[in-house]
Amino acid sequence: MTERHKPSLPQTGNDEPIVLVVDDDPSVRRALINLFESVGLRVAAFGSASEILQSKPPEVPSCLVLDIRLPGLSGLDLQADLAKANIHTPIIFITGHGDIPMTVRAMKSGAVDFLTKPVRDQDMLDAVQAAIERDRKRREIEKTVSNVRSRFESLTPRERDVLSLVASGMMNKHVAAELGLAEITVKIYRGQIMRKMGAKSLAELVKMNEALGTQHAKRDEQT
Amino acid sequence: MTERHKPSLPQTGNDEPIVLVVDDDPSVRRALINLFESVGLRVAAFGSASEILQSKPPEVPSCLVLDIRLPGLSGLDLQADLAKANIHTPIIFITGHGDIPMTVRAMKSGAVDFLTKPVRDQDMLDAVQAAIERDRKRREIEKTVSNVRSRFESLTPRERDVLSLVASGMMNKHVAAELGLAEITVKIYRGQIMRKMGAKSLAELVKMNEALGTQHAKRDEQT
DNA sequence: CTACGGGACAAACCTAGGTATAGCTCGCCC
DNA sequence: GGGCGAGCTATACCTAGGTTTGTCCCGTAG
Repeated sequence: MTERHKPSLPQTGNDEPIVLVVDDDPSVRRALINLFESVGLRVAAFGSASEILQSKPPEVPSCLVLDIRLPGLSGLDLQADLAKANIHTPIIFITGHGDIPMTVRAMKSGAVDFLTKPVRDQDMLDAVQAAIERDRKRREIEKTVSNVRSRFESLTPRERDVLSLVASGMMNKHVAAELGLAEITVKIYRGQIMRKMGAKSLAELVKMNEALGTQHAKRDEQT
Repeated sequence: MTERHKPSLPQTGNDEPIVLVVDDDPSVRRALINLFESVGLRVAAFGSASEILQSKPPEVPSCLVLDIRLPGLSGLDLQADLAKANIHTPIIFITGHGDIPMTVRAMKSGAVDFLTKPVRDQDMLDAVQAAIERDRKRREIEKTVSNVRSRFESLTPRERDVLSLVASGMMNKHVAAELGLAEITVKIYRGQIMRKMGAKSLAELVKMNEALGTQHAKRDEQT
């Protein structure tokens, strides 16, 4: 299970997870790279927050291992910037001299873990595994939702009106009354909506519409 | 807005939020009680984990303010016990001598905040407000879901079979084929399901069924 | 034994959903 | 100015959904 099947060079085009390490201390970077590679994980290392912000976010399940204290932007600042940029790669912090308020802030902002130096290898590997798993799930959800969203965007304004009323359970005649239309018009829009959204039944359509609305409140459980 | 409209004795039967304080130091308890009462919050105070475990959980929005170090069960132990007992009252920890691993563990387990002594009054009040708000939302969701669940439990086994297939978008004739029934039988069960569940449309039924299935993965966002 | 609830089905009947074909106006882009 | 897409509607027709009434079998609780 922990066997290396290939030389595992970080080539593009596969979907092996990758760990992104940000630490200004080259010896720490080296140690983390060795640790992760020893269990067959791909790694990319950076010396500062700005370096990683310039690189494009990977499109495979990944996580960040961040030192709190970094030259320029701190780890916490980087976390905030990534959140603002709508990048949700899970973050594991490491610190030599952190305090509790810092920890709380990081965890409240969604960090997966906050480890103190000296970090035990197993703790780090456990945290990374949990983080990558979290990212995998997030990407899965994100993929299906963005699919639905792009279909939704192909709807005309009027079709969207009809969709929201139909998905709320109103009958065609009531939708028609609500929108000042003839019932037949609603039926036709409804058929177009089903086709454009790729829904094979009303139940599917309702679920898709829910997924669009639920976009705001989401987060996964811990442990 | 912060005005006291009544003498505010903790009578049962209203739905004013309440803060539950657990600290073994009477002077700290006193200070916290004063603080919370000064902004019109109801408070109940306890000296140990076992004391609060014996009292019945309040049925109004509430939160716990826990010292990490307690006689007997520690704050973290209490948190774990409450989780096991399926009691999800949000928790705010306070500590004089906490460390980072402790903080991480508490936050991972869902704590709202983790404050270090000396605690600034405003920080405590902010945390309590956030915690109570979280509990209020959780209770709201819990209320509607348990409503749906109790309706679901009034369904016969066969009706549940039909429900899950109907809610997945299958047509009556396909449901019938799947279950080895006549289409008319499915129609009749379907009508009974709609009545028992109190759904006025298929869309509502689908949403109810989703709510039942989503029971496991839930958590709300932070900040 | 009887009453009762769950499960299953049928005929008859009605309503809601959905498609095809066709036709209309309006604003916009080239 | 002609083509185009969005928006809107009508007629006709078909399928799916849903109720009512009535019937039957079975197991079990009283």
